[in-house]
Amino acid sequence: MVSASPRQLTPRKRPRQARATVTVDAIFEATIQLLLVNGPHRLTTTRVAQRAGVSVGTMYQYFPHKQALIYALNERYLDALAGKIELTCRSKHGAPLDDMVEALIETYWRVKTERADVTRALYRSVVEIDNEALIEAFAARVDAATGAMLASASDATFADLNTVNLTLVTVIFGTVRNAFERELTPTAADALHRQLTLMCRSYLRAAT
Amino acid sequence: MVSASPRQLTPRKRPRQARATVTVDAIFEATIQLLLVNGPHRLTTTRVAQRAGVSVGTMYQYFPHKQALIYALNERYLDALAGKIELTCRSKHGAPLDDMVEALIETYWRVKTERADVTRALYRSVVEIDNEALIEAFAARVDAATGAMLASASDATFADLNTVNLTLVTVIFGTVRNAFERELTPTAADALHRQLTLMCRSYLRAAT
DNA sequence: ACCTGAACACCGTTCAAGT
DNA sequence: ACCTGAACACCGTTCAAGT
Repeated sequence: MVSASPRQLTPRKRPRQARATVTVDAIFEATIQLLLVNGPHRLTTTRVAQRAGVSVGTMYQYFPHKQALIYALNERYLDALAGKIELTCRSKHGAPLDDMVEALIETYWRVKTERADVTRALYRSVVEIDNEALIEAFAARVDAATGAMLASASDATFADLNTVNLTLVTVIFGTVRNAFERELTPTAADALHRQLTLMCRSYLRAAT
Repeated sequence: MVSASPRQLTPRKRPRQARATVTVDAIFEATIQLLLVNGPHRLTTTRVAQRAGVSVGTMYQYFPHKQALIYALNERYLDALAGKIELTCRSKHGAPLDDMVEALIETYWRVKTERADVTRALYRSVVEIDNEALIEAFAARVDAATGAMLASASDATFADLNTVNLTLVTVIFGTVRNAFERELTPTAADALHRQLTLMCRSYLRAAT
């Protein structure tokens, strides 16, 4: 079995003194800034340290390697996001289903959108290549194929085919991708597959 | 406005002679092998060239830089995938909606699953850090929060809460992520948001 | 038209020395 | 307890020389 060498991804040590906390915060801030301005490809440890106003050696006291820095940055962000989702869920305790769904999607979407540049920078911080053009080309081909298919349906016509088509494709591809990232068991993946089909069907019935 | 420096991502030149085609294929094959065995982090140009049986210089005749190699590899894969989706769409021309949805999901899912190791290796080929643990921890928190919320619904009970919960979370998060990757216009994003809500609602009604 | 591989610049990481 | 920065190993990329 193949596995990446187990690397320590958590911080080497936690800041104990006030100035150390300042240092770590400065490093995080510098990293975010550099990601926003230069992109992940030009993010170097030297540049991060320089912008944070410390030496590289100091950085390596808190993060055993560059990956751990990016990891910690994403961890911070996801922590905050999870907290907000938990809050929303509690606030809708005992509410009707429709309210829950709306609130859940709304919260997630809002957090991602209110600082869309940071969201995108973090998505890309874990990415080596700029695959935007690739995705665009792929999406165009698929949209055309599925759009033509849907338009030809024997048992339905759509008021807004393009929107329905975009939704369907985005939901399916996004779901599958996420399913892969979570490394579900075959049983769970199978169940998800069936539910996804059920969901898309009931959606199309509602959108006709 | 910030933008990554525009780098040439397409191959420097196309192979014209037979031995050149062999070279390029060997490079692709070596890259896939190394990704599967060592992971993206230990994928170096020297190693790729060595395993492909050519010199680094040769590799750089066809790929202007390492990113272009990974890019081309993903492009190849997506080309094949798009082709299969197109085929499926044509085969369901004029069919009922339910058949279309089933075939579309089935095709996509099957292609991704039949060589799951390659799928995952390619997903990770574009990724710098091993964020599996991060995703797992985040997913666990969110699952717990949304699960408790759903269980408390005033107007519904679920036969299989866990499956419904997993489906809902995976669909929402995957869709949003995909929406971000596609860089939709605000209008399109807004429409998608509403459609996603509609979809999740009609799903929950069907799954109650 | 295609291939080679030593050479170069730069980046991640360390560690002996400092406050 | 925290910080420094020169030094080292290694990787991406080039280019003069070859078939």
